[in-house]
Amino acid sequence: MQEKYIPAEIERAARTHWQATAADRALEADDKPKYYCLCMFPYPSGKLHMGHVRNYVIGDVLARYHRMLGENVLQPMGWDAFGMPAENAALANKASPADWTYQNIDCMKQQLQLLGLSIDWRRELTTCRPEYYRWEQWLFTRLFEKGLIYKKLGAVNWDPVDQTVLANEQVIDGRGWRSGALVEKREIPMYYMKITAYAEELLSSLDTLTGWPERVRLMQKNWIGKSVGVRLAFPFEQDGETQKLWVFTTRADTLMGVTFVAVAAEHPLAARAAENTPELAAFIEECKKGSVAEADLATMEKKGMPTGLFARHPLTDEKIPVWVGNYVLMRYGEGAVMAVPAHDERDFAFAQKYGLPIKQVIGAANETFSLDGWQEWYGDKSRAVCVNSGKYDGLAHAAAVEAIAADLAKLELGEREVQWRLRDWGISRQRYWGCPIPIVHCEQCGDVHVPDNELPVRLPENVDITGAGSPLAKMPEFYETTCPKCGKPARRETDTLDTFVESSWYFLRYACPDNDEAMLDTRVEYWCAGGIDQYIGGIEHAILHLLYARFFTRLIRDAGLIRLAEPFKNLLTQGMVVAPTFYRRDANGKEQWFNPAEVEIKTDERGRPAGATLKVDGQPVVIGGIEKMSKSRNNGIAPQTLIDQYGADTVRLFMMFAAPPDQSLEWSDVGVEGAYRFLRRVWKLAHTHVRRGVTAASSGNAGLTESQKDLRRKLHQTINKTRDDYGRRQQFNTAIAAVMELLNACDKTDLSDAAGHALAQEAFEAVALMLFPIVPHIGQTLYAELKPGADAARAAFPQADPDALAQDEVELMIQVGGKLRGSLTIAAHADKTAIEAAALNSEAAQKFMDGKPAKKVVVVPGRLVNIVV
RNA sequence: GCCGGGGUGGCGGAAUCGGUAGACGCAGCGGAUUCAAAAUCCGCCGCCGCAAGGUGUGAGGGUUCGAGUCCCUCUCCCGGCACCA
Repeated sequence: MQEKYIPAEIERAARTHWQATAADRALEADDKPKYYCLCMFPYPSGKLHMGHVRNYVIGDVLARYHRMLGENVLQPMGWDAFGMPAENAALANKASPADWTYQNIDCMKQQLQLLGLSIDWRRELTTCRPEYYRWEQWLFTRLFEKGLIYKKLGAVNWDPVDQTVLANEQVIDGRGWRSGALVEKREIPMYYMKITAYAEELLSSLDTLTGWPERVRLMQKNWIGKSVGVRLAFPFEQDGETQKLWVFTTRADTLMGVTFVAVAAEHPLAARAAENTPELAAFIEECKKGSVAEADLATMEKKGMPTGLFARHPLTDEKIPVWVGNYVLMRYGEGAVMAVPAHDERDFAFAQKYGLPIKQVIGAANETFSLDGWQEWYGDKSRAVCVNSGKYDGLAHAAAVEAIAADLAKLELGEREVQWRLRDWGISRQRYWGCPIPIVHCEQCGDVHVPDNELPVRLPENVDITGAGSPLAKMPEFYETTCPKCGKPARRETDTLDTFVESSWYFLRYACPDNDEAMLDTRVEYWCAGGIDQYIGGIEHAILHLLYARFFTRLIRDAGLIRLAEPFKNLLTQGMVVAPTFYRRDANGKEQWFNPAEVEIKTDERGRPAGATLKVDGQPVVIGGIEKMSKSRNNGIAPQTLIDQYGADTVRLFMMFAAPPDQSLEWSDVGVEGAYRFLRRVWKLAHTHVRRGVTAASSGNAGLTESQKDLRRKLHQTINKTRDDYGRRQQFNTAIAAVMELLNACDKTDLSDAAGHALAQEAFEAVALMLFPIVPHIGQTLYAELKPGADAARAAFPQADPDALAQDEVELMIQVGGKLRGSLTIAAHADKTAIEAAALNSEAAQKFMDGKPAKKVVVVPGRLVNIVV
């Protein structure tokens, strides 16, 4: 065995060994339980970043651990290869999106392989390849036939200068990112997927996802947003006829407090009222400015204008003014809301601003309403009964809703209704680098889907990207075609699919990426039975991607291809990788950002940071916040540099040690140094042992001294701890800390006799295997040195020996009045009475009880005794 | 704005079911080794205090024998908001 730890050498050798023994290959086999471990596939953006490394190392730790439990593990990898950055790169560098993407994939694949991930690369898939997207198009045609895909108008961000549709990301402060022009909302025809048809199922089966973080389930639940309420109508006269203005409300109990109705700017009633009112028409026009993003709509100033129209209250016949409000969303509910300023914060602000009346209808009989205290009334169910509401007075929320709904139903002015916040998924994109939509527009036959034998509709790869308009719409060789039904000249659809579509089913295709006859086959049933065993990815995907994937799995189930409904049995949402930022402000007040690698941090005599300077000029820089690693803040650290310097194991160890997987991880250069130091220490200790001579590991406590027994207990406690941390808790930082503690204990125990030597052998073998999932290269190498001929990649995870764990005495803490005052060592089997007596007799108790009698003694077995005086 | 999450030493974090706050590591300080340095090894290390002790988990309040953990109010930070992926 080499005396020195040389990562580059042992990592190369370990990778060669795994390749030669096909250690990562996943074959369908029934002799052991399967474990499908999946990480969210990357977008091939160029180089691997720290977020990728973190994601894939977490996945690899779990994959390797489960292999050591004797499971049949599949860990695949692929490329989410369609998307906007390829088009942006094409604009900037004149490279084709396809070339750019494929080059990035080559580069990132090479980097991934250096990390020592146990991936079955034979299953690699790339979504921009026709072999992949042809099946997406095939499924599209099935869904189109079923009516689960349909066409309607949808709002997009329109850049009037570049004459192009912008993504929300490309709208900055209401302006186009390239042109700087004020962005407008524009309605264009688009294809939609009927995800709302599955709303009920997507909501109710969230309860079955017990392997998901509670917060993700809650976010999905709120996103789907089922609300039970009442759809009710305010009648109004138009052209001599009685029309109905419908609204949806979950607070029908406040109906008697309505003082106005507000409609969206796009509401037909607003358009009609604007015909003779230029100011209103101008206001509606103004509402069209700005982006379509929900966050922008919700944070803008609430504005409104009266339409001059009046409707009648459905129960009192009172005249109710109709307003246009920029905060009313056309796409939710009826595009109109009833306003109850006394009991809704937003209505209240609006009423105050425009001097509209406020009428309290919820409260308690003996309390009076004041404008200052309205928040107290709103939502306080304990006091909330109807007041000032005629026959409904005294009714509580649910009863009032019931009574009012019943009365409205008799008048045919209302009915109970369920509303969803979830809306259908618009999948059309006016972009080039995406999966072509397999539809042909025929003047005679309408929208006709492309037949199976003409699939895939290939995306041309040599294309001219200009940044204005859709490139495919400028390529007659692409869009000129004939109708599959009547054979007459027709025009091919030039929009492409939302890239979320590719990532909604790729996890199924890993089971059979080589099948060119069918989208999926029986191998999916094997690998996905009961769901993918572990899915790992960023928390930022908690809603959209995961919801779409759940939706698609059901679509594919209902197409008869699989039986699965929920794709991901267990979900681990990983935190972000963040790093400090450093900048200087130039004369124009613009920040110039410096990479942490270029900056030197000064500390005071106690190690507190006290300023930073730029290495090249020694002049100070401003220390900014700790933010997600990004190009814009120049605070990214390239993983490759660190792998070159320290080896993959050090990078893996640091990433797993610095924070638990679901928390954000702060990058630290000196922390990496510490991880490297630990691996060197492990290597050195093992080397010293191996030089003394490998031997048979001890298998019991026979012949051990007391301190050696303590060490052996610690060893077996550590085995239990690491099993729990890898398996149940998925918290790897504490597993590493436990092994560090064990090594510290080994160092402090006299192992010079023969029994000690055997115990050292037992401990080092276990340490190599316990660390193997996290640092596989060094784990592989050390295990083979300790046990010549042994292969850690095929070894079982150590198991604790119950005899080693047994303990005669335990230490209990003594508290007096809840304050820690001392401790007590007592036989492990001592009962409560004995513990109580021993505690009362202890020096600590005597001293702090001050001669007063004990009022109460609380004994927590194995933990503490609290004496209350 | 709405939905979700978080705030613990100089720093990353630990405390798993309400029971020893600060495991483990980093930084720092002191020492050994060395011609010297690097590396390594040993010791100290929340804050106040000479000590006894007091105090301490974003702020304020509450429940409890006992609260970082549960409840209420507030505050700051982060993620998502349907065309970034």
